[in-house]
Amino acid sequence: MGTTLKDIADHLNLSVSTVSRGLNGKGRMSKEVREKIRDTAEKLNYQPNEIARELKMQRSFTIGVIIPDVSNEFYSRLLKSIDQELWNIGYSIIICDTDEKTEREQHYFELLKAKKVSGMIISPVGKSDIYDQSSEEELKTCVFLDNEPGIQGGKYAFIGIDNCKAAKELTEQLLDAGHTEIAIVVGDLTETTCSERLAGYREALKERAITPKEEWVFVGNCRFESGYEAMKKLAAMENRPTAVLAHNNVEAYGVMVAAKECGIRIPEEISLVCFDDFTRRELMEPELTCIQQPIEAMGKAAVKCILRNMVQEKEGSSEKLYMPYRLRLGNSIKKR
Amino acid sequence: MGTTLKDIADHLNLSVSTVSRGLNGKGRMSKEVREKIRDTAEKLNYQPNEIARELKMQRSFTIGVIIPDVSNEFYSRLLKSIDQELWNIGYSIIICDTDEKTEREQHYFELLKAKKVSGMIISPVGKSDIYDQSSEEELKTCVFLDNEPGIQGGKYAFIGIDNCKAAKELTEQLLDAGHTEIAIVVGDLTETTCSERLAGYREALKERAITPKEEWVFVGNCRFESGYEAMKKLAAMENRPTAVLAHNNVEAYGVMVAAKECGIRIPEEISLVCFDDFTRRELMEPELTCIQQPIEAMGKAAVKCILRNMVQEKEGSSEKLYMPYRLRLGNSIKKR
DNA sequence: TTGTACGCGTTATCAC
DNA sequence: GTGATAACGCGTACAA
Repeated sequence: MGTTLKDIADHLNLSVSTVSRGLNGKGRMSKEVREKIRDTAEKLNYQPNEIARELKMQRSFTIGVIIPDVSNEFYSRLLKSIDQELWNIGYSIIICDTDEKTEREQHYFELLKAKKVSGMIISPVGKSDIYDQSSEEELKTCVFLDNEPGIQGGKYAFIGIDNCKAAKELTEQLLDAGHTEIAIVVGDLTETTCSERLAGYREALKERAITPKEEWVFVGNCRFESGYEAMKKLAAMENRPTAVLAHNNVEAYGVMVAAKECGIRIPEEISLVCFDDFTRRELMEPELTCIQQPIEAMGKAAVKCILRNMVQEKEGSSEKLYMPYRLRLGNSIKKR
Repeated sequence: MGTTLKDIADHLNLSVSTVSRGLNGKGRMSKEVREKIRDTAEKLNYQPNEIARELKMQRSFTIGVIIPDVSNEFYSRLLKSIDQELWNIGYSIIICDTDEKTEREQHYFELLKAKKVSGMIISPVGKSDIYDQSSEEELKTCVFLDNEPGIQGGKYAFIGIDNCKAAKELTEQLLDAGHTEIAIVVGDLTETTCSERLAGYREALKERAITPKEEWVFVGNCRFESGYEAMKKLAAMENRPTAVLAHNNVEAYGVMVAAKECGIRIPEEISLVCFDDFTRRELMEPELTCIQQPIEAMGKAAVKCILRNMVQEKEGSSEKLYMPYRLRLGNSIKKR
């Protein structure tokens, strides 16, 4: 394999410990010897074995990130901001893409624990019992993002937005424009993001004394197909709603593609709003009205939270942080 | 910290090695004892220390991925496909985002070596001498993706497309539509993707006896700003070209935004083509004509290549794999 | 079938 | 200043 401390030591007739100290700049020693150690280390192309160091030091300078789908811009931007923040303090990232599968999430959670990561940032895929038997000790350096995990007692850190309120505002945009027949496309309701957004939608309608038709509530997953299929079904209905609220940008995309295929124009024939801003939104036709989450700030806050809880000896702050979001107006709502 | 083998051993009055074998299913031993070991491991919530195991076994079941920008869809989709492939064989990923900086690339390369990853998939940011003093041994389990590294001798594995040929075809689309005044926006020419795409552009023009104006060749970086600024400059010119070729989707996006701000319509007033397909392309106005790289296949091929070279005792196959791409037609070219 | 002994590469605590 | 020595947690050849 590679060069080890022992190789250098043998080369110079020194002990391993001296070489170690020489390289790490610890203890006192003559400039000469230190130079000589550094030189031969260089010459022999020595690479410190990080694994041995981690074992000895009992920490890994690594953060695990568990997300449902890196190819979704929301998560890739989250990952980017986490990475930028961690780069500054010399930590690296093990990335785990669950592909929206609970089994994979569980597997990764165990794996990361086994790898002794310093902390985890987790965007759970649904309410599972994965984290339920975890000790407070283990949960201390975990932050949950976007979607809340199913944990009894609620002793965990969380960062996200007030989905219910946001969904309500989004719905009100449609109501204010004169829409009363509004469909909604959400993902699995075991996810708090989904159930809360649905709740916000219901609340907004209720306040205006509108009872939503249940066949206009489409519960699927958070993927393209959900939006696509929902719109296909809507297109086939006799009395179609005049607007749709999509749970995220991917589902909105599905709605748009299906609408295009069916020759239904947005917003002329059906209005569309959604969660999550995305790149090139302003170049799309139409430009979608959406809820923009503070992705970069969420990533940075997650890192900060973990670092805080890492150094803190006692129990971690199991705070829930609901960040401010923005309503971005486009031209995807037709006035009625 | 956590429970160790020793804790279980003490609990059962067994030796550490017996417990180890019991848990790993090695050697012969009575069902009873094995059961008992498993049970107490469960009871004590034992998590094997992966770091110790890695040190002992001298391998990490981890692949390092170094890319310039995860938030760019091209790379996040690449990452996703790599992840899917590695999941199947139980490997995990350390993700390193260089943010298009050579220093960071170098740092990560050293770090991953120190972490004794089983292999690396690297998309270099430019021609640097980072990899030049690496041994063949080290390079054996590395695959370079998209952009070629600056390595003397060329003994390394590479996966990408024939950028020169692709750029030529893309340019020819414009030429065939009657355009003769064509600008190009590329990134740093030390990157082979950039220099090759520029070469392809030049070649296509030369074949039709057209000499491109040098002020129409914009060399920047691969970011949004490059495209944006280039288009702003073009807008200010008296005799503006009738078409633009953008090096990638991000720069094309910059061009579009700038054009929109300047009230220049695409494709009516200026045509636009680019490299890299992206999500929602068909919903954009206009739909861009572009070169679509086989991203998923590239990711899978990279993993396959590393695995092959890992098991191979002798020197790795330093093959260069140029994969097929597709020209996707949109409506961003105006016939003249 | 089980235990002993050793080593993986590193750092830290002692002596000297 | 430097060098033994002992860990960190695990796997395995060898002995019992």
